[in-house]
Amino acid sequence: MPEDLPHPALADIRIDRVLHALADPVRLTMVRQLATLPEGVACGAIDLPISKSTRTHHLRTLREAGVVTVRPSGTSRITTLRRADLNTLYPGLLDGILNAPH
Amino acid sequence: MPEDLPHPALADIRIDRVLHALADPVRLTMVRQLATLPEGVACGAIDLPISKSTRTHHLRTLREAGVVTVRPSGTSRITTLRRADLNTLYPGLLDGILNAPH
DNA sequence: TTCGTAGTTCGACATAGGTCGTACTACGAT
DNA sequence: ATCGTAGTACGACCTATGTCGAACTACGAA
Repeated sequence: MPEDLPHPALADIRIDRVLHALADPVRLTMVRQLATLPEGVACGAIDLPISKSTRTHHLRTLREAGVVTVRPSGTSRITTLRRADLNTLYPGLLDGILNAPH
Repeated sequence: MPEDLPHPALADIRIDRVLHALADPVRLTMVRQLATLPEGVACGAIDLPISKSTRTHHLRTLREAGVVTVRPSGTSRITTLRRADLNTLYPGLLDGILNAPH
């Protein structure tokens, strides 16, 4: 869609925010799905029983925390996990979470 | 103090709860301090500008999530990080958080 | 250009939860 | 037995935030 949305730079990512972003069950589910889709997905393609506006809300939280990247693509926005960045900042954290029993 | 407080068993610890417990700045600070004190500390000895009842509240949240153990000792209660348990369930997670810049 | 689709934004609502003070309980020391 | 200390329990308060629907915007297709 229109302009690119703001993302925090690596150095501006704060653990408080990341943990807060991951602490919500809906967002955690989103992150798990994203982890299986290295190419990213459109918001609407994420499988969750929530409204469009709630999706936007959660994706914004993830993006502003530095957990995901969102890039425009046609009429969609493709969301991707910032795997490499998170692994750089907090080695072990992401895998620790993704490997957790759910 | 009186009876032992309830702690979740290893198998009952849920990542949702753990992340939620760690997502609060006050609790994250507590956890960081606990990480430097393998023998544990009394609640009151934790260095934070919050009231007694707020301490109790946060320690309860951490305990119920499975992040810490609380055991009576005289008139105090000694709180300890459940390092081993967390490392077993979510290898890498705790270290990823503790090593994060703060 | 007209329409449909994908997402965002806004405002409203409800609930969760962080904070505190006060009252209470349990234990140890005197 | 009495007192002080450590911590819990309760209730009140207030903010944060998850949720939605409706209106709006941007892009592509026909």
